[in-house]
Amino acid sequence: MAPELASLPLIVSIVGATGTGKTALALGIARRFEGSIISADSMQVYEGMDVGTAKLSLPERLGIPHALIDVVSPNEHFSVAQYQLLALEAVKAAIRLQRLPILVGGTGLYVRAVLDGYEFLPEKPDASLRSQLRMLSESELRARLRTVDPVAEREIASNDLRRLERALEMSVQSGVLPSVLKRRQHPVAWRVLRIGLRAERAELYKRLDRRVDTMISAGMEEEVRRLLEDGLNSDDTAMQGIGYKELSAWMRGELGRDDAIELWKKRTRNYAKRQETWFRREKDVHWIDVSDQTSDSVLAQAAVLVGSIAGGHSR
RNA sequence: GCCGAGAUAGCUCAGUUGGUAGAGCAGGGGACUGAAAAUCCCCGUGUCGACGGUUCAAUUCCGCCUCUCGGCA
Repeated sequence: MAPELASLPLIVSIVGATGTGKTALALGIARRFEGSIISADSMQVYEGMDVGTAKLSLPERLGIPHALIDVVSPNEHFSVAQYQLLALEAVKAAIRLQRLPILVGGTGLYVRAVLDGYEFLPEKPDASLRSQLRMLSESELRARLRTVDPVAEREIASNDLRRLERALEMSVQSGVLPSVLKRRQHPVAWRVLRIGLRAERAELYKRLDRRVDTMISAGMEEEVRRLLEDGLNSDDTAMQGIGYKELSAWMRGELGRDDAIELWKKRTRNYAKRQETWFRREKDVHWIDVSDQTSDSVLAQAAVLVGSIAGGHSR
């Protein structure tokens, strides 16, 4: 390793599907290497959503700084761009305190926004523009986008109205073409150690089913009920959380309790599969298979990786 | 025990007027730059319940058997 590279601060990134033990591993590494945890989870940012997002309790977090957890209330809007801003600050703060930044979470886009230095436009999303665009048919949206940015238009799959709308919004708001902006990245000034946790599919699905049952006994129903009482609507982003939308549908009488739980489990599995697809593509990931392994042995393996390049951080 | 109805993909079922079959769901693969736990794209061979018969050809028609679900006893 070149000396100038070795002198860059290290950041550890832990990725993997939900339920593979990322959180526990991050905590273990943080304890061992004086780390700070920066969550990369699109649902843990919401206050009051604890059980269903498998947040660590405050006593469990004791002694380890945690960032990007409980940063907005559930009825607020949140986005990758806001996430990136806050996460970058948190990473810098950790480095300033000479703590090892550990970026951990299952939201692939958030991880990539930080580690790959995505560039976002200064303009904020425009709700009224979006609702205007929503009136248009797909072919109208495509025709409009094609005139300004044919490259972007071609890259969007059929029926993907959300991406068509967003690309048009960008082209209206800014002089930068969406297809050009998409390729702009700022190199980050850190060495990145990427650790990925995975489990055999059947094993993972079994774990996830069990985890849902655990969440129910841990008070998920009361949590959802409280959020609804506090005025959370089904169109709030937070209500897209898996488990939350199914249980609130049950509470609204739209489906039976057992069906809601089954659906919650099913969507958890589907989500885990999408995460695997995303992270599988990530480069330079040191994968650890957690099937048939205790969290201690996973931690031991990961600690070897971190220790081998962390240098001054290990004790 | 008798009378119906059924037995086809992991599940629910459609279909073939006889030329070896297709949907939804499940599942698998992929994409992903301001909603991302979101959103979107692609992927369907299975002894057509068993055994016999008719036929050039049976999952389809006939017989018999097994099982399931109704109803009657």
